[in-house]
Amino acid sequence: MRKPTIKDVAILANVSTATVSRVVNRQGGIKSKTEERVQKAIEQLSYIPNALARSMVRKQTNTIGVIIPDINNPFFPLLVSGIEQQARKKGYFTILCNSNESPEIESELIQVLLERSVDGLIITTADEGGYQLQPVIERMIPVVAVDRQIKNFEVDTVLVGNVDGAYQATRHLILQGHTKIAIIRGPQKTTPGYERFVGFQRALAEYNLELDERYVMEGDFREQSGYECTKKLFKLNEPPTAIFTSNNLMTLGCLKALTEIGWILGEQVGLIGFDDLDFAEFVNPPLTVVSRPMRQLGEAAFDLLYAQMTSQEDRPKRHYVLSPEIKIRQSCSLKSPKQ
Amino acid sequence: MRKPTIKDVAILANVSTATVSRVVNRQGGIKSKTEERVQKAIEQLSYIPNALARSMVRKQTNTIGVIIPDINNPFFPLLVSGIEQQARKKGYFTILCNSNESPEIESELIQVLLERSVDGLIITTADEGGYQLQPVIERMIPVVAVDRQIKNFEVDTVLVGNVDGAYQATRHLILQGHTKIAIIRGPQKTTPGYERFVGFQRALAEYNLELDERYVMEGDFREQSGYECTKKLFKLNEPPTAIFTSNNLMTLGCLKALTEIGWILGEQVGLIGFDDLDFAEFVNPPLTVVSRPMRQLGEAAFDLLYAQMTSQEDRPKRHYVLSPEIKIRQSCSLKSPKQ
DNA sequence: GTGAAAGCGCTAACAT
DNA sequence: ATGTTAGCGCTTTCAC
Repeated sequence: MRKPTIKDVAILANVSTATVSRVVNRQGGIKSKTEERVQKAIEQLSYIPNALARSMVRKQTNTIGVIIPDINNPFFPLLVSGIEQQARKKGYFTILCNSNESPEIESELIQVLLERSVDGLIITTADEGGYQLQPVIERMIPVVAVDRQIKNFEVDTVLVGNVDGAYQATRHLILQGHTKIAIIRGPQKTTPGYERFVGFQRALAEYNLELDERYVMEGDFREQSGYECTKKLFKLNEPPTAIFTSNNLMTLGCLKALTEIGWILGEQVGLIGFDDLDFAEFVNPPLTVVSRPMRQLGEAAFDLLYAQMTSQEDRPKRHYVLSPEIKIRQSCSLKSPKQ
Repeated sequence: MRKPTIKDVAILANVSTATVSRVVNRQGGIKSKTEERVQKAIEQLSYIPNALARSMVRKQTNTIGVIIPDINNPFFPLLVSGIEQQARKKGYFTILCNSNESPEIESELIQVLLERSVDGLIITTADEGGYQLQPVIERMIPVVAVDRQIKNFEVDTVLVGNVDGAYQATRHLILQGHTKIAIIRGPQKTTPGYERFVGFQRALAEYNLELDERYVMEGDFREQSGYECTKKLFKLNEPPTAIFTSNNLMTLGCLKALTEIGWILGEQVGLIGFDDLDFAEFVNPPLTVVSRPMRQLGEAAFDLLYAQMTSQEDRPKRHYVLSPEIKIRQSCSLKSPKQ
């Protein structure tokens, strides 16, 4: 019960293996009578070509590797869908790997993908330093960094504007009449944490609002920290009338805190979050958020990768920055706003 | 700038390729002096073994394929994490594929995975008939079906008890004092839709409650249907005091409807949903749900697969059914329940 | 302990 | 239009 090989097909169809190969790969130049015979043999044996063998001689696998840091964060699946769909169109197969935010696992995965000879790699790294990409770069395997930058190598990159998004969010709050605006920012040593804070400050500056230190809270991008920062904000003598949370988990934590302490969303306090939440519409009142086009991010990433994989010369590296979009729902304007 | 091969290493270390192979594969029986030389050559060239070539000879890839129907449904990533983690422990690499609930894509994916010679397949199928698995079965590639059964072939299967979960949910409602209990069930021709209804009926019967036809609504597992069914329930002359929704999306729809029509959760109506929601705790009052241990499901699936992959004989096929767990929060007891 | 060589299944010259 | 064959990079007997 050995798997049938091209040879078995050849013998059954009474042709050479080369002919079978030509039929399988639709290269044409085969008498239709012969082709028919071959096709029949293929069916009869339920022959499935061995991609490993093919890849060995062709020196390409038509496979790309995708490494994401957290498959349980709802953004990444969206990103992956975008990549996969685009890849499928061009006949590429996607191997998805999850590093779990662990640089060690990420390095291993890179090794394994390299061993498996992927034609290209799309990565949202767990370690922006990027030295783990050394072997990839060395072998001149096309890479594109998505959503997070690689610092020490020059690679194609596609990001969503953090500064821009935070700026828009904050401006929206300002335009709704808020002046006492708080931010729950992320760790300032991370790029997104830092950049989103920059956008926040920029908007305030532009509208001549002063940055009130009391209104600047720093979380760690996790739910619990959003929860705690919100409570602290509430305890202030003069609490803010609006909060900008720097990521989805902290928004969630903030929401929990609001509910718990009875700080009424949309009446006593406005809220805008960075990154959408699947239940944002369901919150009462529906939550306004900065939404990142993850799917398009994925599409763009693959397109970039594809360009690299198919061009011979060394293309100059590109950096794309997509614009986030603000989804205005109802959590920012207060029913009875303090002016 | 060709990729270095085992031959390059052999030449540089002044040994045969066989020796290099032995070193790479840690087979021992090499003089440590020699081994050192080889290791140095490997580093110097940054040699990475070619898994394709190895797999060709060994006739195994140490790779398993995983096909899930919807990467954007939060359950599946959890399932995948379970599989991956377990696989990693045993030295297997996971290729994750997303069929998008399309039987056609699923068939293609199976073909592609077969071409790539995966050692085993774990699948949550988009087509319970299962004929698409024919080629897999034929080649005696180990398969395990997870979360959804395969009808026309006998394969290892691991599921979560639908009847059991629905039964527990309903019983919980009954024990909270509810007698007028509605169900928003799924399509009765789908296994989960049907089984969850069975569990519902069983609980009623056991507590001598009659099934009131007016309280049986049928949705299609999508949000909108949960929304609509809830509204219908509300319009009844004698609305139920509790609702059991048969899946997460319909729970979400139900929740939206409740909010919209002002049917107050936890006061006027109790709710228990099948499947957890990431924001269930955040709902006011927090939502009680039937939760499926997706992660364990994944672990069990891989264990089963592993057993098949490593045993020589044809093992009898197994069916595991894991128990769901009911996460009691606060949406089922009414503050002022009508008795 | 180490090497020589066959061969995994396929493709792509090169022949015919 | 089709066949012959070298060789992709590796592992694994079988020798020595």
